[in-house]
Amino acid sequence: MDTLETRELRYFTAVAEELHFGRAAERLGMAQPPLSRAIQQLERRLGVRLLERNRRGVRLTGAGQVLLHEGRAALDAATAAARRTRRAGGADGAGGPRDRLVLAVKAAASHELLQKLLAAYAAEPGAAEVEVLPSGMCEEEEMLRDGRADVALMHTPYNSLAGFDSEELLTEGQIAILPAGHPLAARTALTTAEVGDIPGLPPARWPRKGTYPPGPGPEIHDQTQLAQLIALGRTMAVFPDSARAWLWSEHAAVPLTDAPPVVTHIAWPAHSHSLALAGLIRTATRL
Amino acid sequence: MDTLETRELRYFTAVAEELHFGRAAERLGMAQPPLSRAIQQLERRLGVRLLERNRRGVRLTGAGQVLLHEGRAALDAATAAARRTRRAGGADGAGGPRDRLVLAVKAAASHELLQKLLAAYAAEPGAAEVEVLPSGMCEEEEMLRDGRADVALMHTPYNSLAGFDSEELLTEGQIAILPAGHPLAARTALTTAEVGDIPGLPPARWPRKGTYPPGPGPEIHDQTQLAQLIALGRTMAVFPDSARAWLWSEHAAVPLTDAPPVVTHIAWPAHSHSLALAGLIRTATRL
DNA sequence: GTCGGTGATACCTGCCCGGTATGACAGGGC
DNA sequence: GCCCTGTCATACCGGGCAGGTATCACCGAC
Repeated sequence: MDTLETRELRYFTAVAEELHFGRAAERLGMAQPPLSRAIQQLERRLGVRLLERNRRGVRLTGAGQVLLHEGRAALDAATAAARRTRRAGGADGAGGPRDRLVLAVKAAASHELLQKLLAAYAAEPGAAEVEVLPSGMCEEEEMLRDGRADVALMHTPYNSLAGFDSEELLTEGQIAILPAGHPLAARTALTTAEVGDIPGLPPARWPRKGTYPPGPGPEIHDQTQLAQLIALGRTMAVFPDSARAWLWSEHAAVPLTDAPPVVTHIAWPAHSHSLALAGLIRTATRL
Repeated sequence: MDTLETRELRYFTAVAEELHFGRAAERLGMAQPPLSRAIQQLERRLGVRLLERNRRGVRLTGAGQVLLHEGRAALDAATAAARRTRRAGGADGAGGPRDRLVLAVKAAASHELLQKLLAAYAAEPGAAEVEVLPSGMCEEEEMLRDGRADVALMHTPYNSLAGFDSEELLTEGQIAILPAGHPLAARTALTTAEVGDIPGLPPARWPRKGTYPPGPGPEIHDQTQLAQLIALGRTMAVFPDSARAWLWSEHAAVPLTDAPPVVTHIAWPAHSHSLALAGLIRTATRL
């Protein structure tokens, strides 16, 4: 009566994202008519109009926008439940509920911190096995929400900590990474305004949620590619100070005086309370 | 394949909570055999043993404990999606997604603050309609999670803010509320140790999640009942300072010197971003 | 031993989910 | 004006699966 079926949420989010019954049905691997009917039934069940069917395509109503957001959260929670339960499969009730942890971390970030953390935690008595899951540029939050990860290293202001518990680990400044030969590479300091629009050296762009922000710079897929393009003098990028660890000799790092500091946090879903996770967090805050 | 159906979650949580297939089936309004089969299918689908069936009852495995927690969260999210969508029913996409807010607040707490907040917000241009939902002693968190409320007034350390966004509104000390005639009522200050075990005046107990903590004091259902029992000299209670607003003449309030301060927050689900909610929060922080 | 209470199995039925075929309707091109 | 295209809705049908009833297998209590 008052709880939605996962199937209904899957169907609705597909239609709401595609704004097109045919494409949504294809994405769901089914035919269009039953999908139309399912959405109608959902609207009748909720007593609310979710979609505005105009002659050309579909538009979300206010209620539809709400359901899209809330439904995504609910679907994430449901898949998280499945993933975390599967992962807990081996462990029987003896100790804590879970004895294996998946830690999501940006491939290019916090390498030293991560090494120290893993080493220190592994030395703890009764430490769980930690699987390090390299994540894309900013998908740690999604990974925690949908259960692909149990805990993550996040970096404000790039990541948002909303909805998670977290502990602060490290604060660092930011640097501009430039080709070593570039005139600005000789400077001892720069401002964000100065590096934001260097003629002939557009800042690199990387995807957020699958789409690239607009701009002239090249589209980056991974950190090696970025390093190469900077070395070739084709682009530049702004990173936390710890990125110096992976710079090449063809790179130059110049501190940005007015960039906001980057704070590394360890973050986890607010409702989780496994012993293994608590141990990892304790270790992290003691570093 | 990797996302659980709400039906499966409903069934499993029922069994996991009852630890008894028959009672769980009755609670679900169905017969026991299909429930048994559904759980078996769920276990097969996840490839994980969830329940340890002994002769004489059922026990949760580690994976089962994980699924109980994660599943409750997922079910809450699903019912929240339904509730909030229904509530957004009237409003069409024009302005913000929602133009009606449900505010959960303990019946006995923060009365002045609440009045000021409602008055100030109602004076705002374009203010949404705010429905005040009186909540039980500590169920604000659950109400936010399952969508009965959109925003809540919470009081640390009684409430936990884990998983929500929040803003601090007010900090206050705590007082012991005693019968006016009691010897200790004449004191100008007390400690938690002193009031914790007054002979003949056991502290009142109220339910957390439906069950009462153990102890000698009377079980309280609402605030009026508590006031009455204190006035009759049968019990005492500890409350934030603002509780003075509803004291009777038969009551005495004595400050507790070493009790942790109570901080009132306005809190909301981290992922929500309606215009109406943002306005209410802005108003609250400006009080 | 028998009996009571547990969860599992066997079998059947009806619903509902999904597929195919088709309709209604609005634009766009010529 | 016409038809053609693309869209979502409707009509109808078949099969899978959820759920009910009856029963079994097992164990503990007395």
